[in-house]
Amino acid sequence: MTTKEVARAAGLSEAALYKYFRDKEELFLAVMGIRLRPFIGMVLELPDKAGSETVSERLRAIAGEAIAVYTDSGLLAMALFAEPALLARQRAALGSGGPHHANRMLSEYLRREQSLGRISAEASPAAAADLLLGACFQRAFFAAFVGDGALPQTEARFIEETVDAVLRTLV
Amino acid sequence: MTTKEVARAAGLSEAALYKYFRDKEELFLAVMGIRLRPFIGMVLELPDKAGSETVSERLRAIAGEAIAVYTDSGLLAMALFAEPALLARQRAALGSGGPHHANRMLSEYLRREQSLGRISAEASPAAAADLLLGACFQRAFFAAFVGDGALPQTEARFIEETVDAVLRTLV
Amino acid sequence: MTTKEVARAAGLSEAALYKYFRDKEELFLAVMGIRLRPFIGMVLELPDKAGSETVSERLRAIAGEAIAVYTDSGLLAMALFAEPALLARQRAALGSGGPHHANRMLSEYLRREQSLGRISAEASPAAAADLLLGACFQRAFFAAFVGDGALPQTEARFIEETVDAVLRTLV
Amino acid sequence: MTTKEVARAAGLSEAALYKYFRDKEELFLAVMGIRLRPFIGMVLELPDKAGSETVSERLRAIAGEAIAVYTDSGLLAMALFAEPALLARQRAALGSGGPHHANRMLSEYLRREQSLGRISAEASPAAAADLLLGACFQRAFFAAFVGDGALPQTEARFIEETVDAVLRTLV
DNA sequence: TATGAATGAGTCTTCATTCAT
DNA sequence: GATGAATGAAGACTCATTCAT
Repeated sequence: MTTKEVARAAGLSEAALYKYFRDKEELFLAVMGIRLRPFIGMVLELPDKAGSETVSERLRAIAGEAIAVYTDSGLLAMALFAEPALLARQRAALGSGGPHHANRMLSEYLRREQSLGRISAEASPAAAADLLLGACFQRAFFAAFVGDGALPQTEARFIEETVDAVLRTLV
Repeated sequence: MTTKEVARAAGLSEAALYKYFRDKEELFLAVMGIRLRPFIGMVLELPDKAGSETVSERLRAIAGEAIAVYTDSGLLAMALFAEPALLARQRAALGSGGPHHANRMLSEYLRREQSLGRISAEASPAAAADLLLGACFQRAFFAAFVGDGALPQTEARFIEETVDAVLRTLV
Repeated sequence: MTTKEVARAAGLSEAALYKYFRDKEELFLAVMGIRLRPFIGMVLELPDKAGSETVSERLRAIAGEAIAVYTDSGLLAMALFAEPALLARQRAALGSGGPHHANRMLSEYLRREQSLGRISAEASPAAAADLLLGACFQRAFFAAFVGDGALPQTEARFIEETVDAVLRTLV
Repeated sequence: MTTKEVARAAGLSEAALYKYFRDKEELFLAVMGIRLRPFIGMVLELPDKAGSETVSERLRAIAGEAIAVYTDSGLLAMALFAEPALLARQRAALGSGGPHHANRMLSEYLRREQSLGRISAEASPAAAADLLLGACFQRAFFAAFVGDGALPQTEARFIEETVDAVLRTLV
């Protein structure tokens, strides 16, 4: 992502970009913020949703959103690895709220469902959350890396099978 | 990764790099190849290991190696997203053998264990493979992104809990 | 000719050059075009000038312009021999219109003068054209190579004597 | 011409080149010297040949050699224009003996033929020499620039017609 | 507000040259 | 006598950024 490309995509001159953002980093973070906000909102509300809908429906919804956001922004975030200064500053700014926070929220949701007796008392909420979101994260990476079509399953089928497997963990 | 950094790290001049590698791309691929080869070897032999050792031990070993290789090379691969020309050429060169191949091999291993009756006939080998490797992949990303220490569990504990959860999928 | 030199001569940074020209080749060709255009124009109109002025005056004028343009651009063109890729592309792009085209036009002019009976029917227009322009071309080369002052004659005297000799060919 | 190319062509390592030549400049000049020596020899003997053979035969022979040497070494010399430091040093080293010396020798040969009454007393030996060698020089340049095949005449025919025209100057 | 024109710092890459072996 | 390994300097080109208008 170069400033020239961003400017062309925005229909602005490069100079105009600098009226809206101090530098490329600020612009980058703004874009990330916009793309992430809906998902973050959804994830933050997640624990309070325990008890409503079925767990299966809930996980399916989360998986879909996760793949979407990981595809959009996860890949942008990966590009951070090419600019270590930015990465370091991000790490610092994140504080406790890194991308693994989503896993924590999903884990907490599952813990509450456990309290409600809707899933097995022996299940591990944290592990289930890591498995589900991890699988979605990797799927987004694969799709970007080799192309959506090169993957063995459609996204819908992937979600269905993956959530079903996670549910087996929870019974 | 700039050629200057690579040169300094190698204790060479930039010019010397070009005696060993035609260009930066060749160097990059050579590094990737070296780092990936052991893991690729392990993964290719995996299906034939069905029946030996316990499934639990096998999965634990795979998880450990996967986290290691995803940490090393997965992150290098992510940097590819900052150089789209390289990414495109890699995608083309990969053919069927992309990074998702590991998931296929693990899935095949589990299918054979299923044939041997060592795991439930109702389990989904493909889903279990995606869950385990996905969780490892994401853990490697998190560790690189926020730092190893910021994660709630040690790697050993993560492997144990994650493999245990996957095994619940398989019984 | 390095981009740094061009930039300094133009009173610009190297980067600024690339706002005006895609690459060094485009810049090079633009310069050549500007320098050559007046001479090309003069040469293309030459055949239609048959019958007007004396042949001697006409040849003197052409010789003067030829030395000037060969000095300016011929030497630039010679520098092409140090960059074979550029040379090859130029060769291809030139099609029929290479630098020998000027010789053809001068030859055609003389042929028409021949039709008008102003020069001998036995003269060879093509040979006369090659002799005159060849002598001018080589003189430009010598002047650039050893310095103007090292040559035995002034340019004016060179033109006079050379044209006179060519005219002896034509009577 | 890079040192790597020279080394490969010579079947040597680049380092070995430096056992034989102090630097690239010395090598370049050695090559030029070897290629030019036979032509220089021929040209130096030229004045003493006045009276033997016909003038026509003599000029034809000179023209052939000139085209050959201009093709070989003239083009090498042109590449000098891309390396001004070398060019300047050459200019200085040349003293009186630059490439225009050949024209002087041919002129002197024609002057002697004039003394012998074998060509017209009114002819200009200097101009005739410049015309003939100039035409050969330019032909060599054209051949190198646009390719031998793109020129209207074969070399043999070019020599014949050009020498004939020069002879018309001399009667 | 928006931009055209400009640039310093840096990128990958190649070159002529050196020297220990 | 020959070379493999190495490099400082330079080359073309790109990037994020500034500023007068």
